[in-house]
Amino acid sequence: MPCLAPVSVYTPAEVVEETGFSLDTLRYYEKIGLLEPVERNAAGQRRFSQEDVGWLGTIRCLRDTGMPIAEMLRFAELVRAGDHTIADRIALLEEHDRRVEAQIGNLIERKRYVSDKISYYRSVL
Amino acid sequence: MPCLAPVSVYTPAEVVEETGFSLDTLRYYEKIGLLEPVERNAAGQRRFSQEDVGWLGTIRCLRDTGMPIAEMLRFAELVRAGDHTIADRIALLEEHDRRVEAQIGNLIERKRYVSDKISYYRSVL
DNA sequence: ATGGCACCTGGAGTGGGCTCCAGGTCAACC
DNA sequence: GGTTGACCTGGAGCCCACTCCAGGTGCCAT
Repeated sequence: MPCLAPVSVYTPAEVVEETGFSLDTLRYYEKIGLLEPVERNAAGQRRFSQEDVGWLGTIRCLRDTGMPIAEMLRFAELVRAGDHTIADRIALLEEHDRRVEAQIGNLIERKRYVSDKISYYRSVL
Repeated sequence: MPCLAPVSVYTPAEVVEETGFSLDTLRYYEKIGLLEPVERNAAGQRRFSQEDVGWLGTIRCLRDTGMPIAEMLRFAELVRAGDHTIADRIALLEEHDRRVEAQIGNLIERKRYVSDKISYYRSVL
């Protein structure tokens, strides 16, 4: 009976490369519980699973859209708590989604002001 | 000979109202030189000019589009230095404009991910 | 004249999110 | 067997942008 295909595993350096988070940030995320305790090799060094890397992708996305860490923690807890929290997760993400929407709108509006200012300055030159 | 129409002047509370900055923030901005020293009445209380309020509008816009204070300070210095800095101001604002553009693009892309996640969760329910 | 309120100052404190450091372990290559 | 180099830990430090505080002044209404 063939054993299972080896689960792909990432060294810290690889995860830094893939996710764009610094090694210190990865350790920090683990420390605060945003990342579940990461597997270790015999020497105690981290070996991230595919799942870890996927979750970090989600984190990256939520971070980049401005979700505070406290809220990502809440989301992480919901994910860990199992399937019965899916409605809550939807609610959380929907609210975030609305905020992102508003943020985009705001940014577009403000950007127009900046562009107008540039045009004005150009007309003065 | 009629005197000039009274220049409109704003109390701190009015400026807080108009700009959405807190009083502490206004004082802080003055302290660090983002705002030029504000006029005072006999009792030493601030009386903001129309110009101050206008400038605060610009600050608001740059802040809300994510410009760091250090860069706003640079912009403020250019404005104060006079008309020969207009090309520099354009350069500064153009770079900021590009960053805002990128930020909007990024946000839109990330938002799609969030929306997809929501849809996925909904399909699971 | 007394209370309340809006404001003043200098300086300390806060919160978020990392980032850096000293001192140490292991594995691998020369 | 010695030196890199990637990684480890706990804890301190940093940066940004405010925000709060104590103690005080001046004006206005009751």
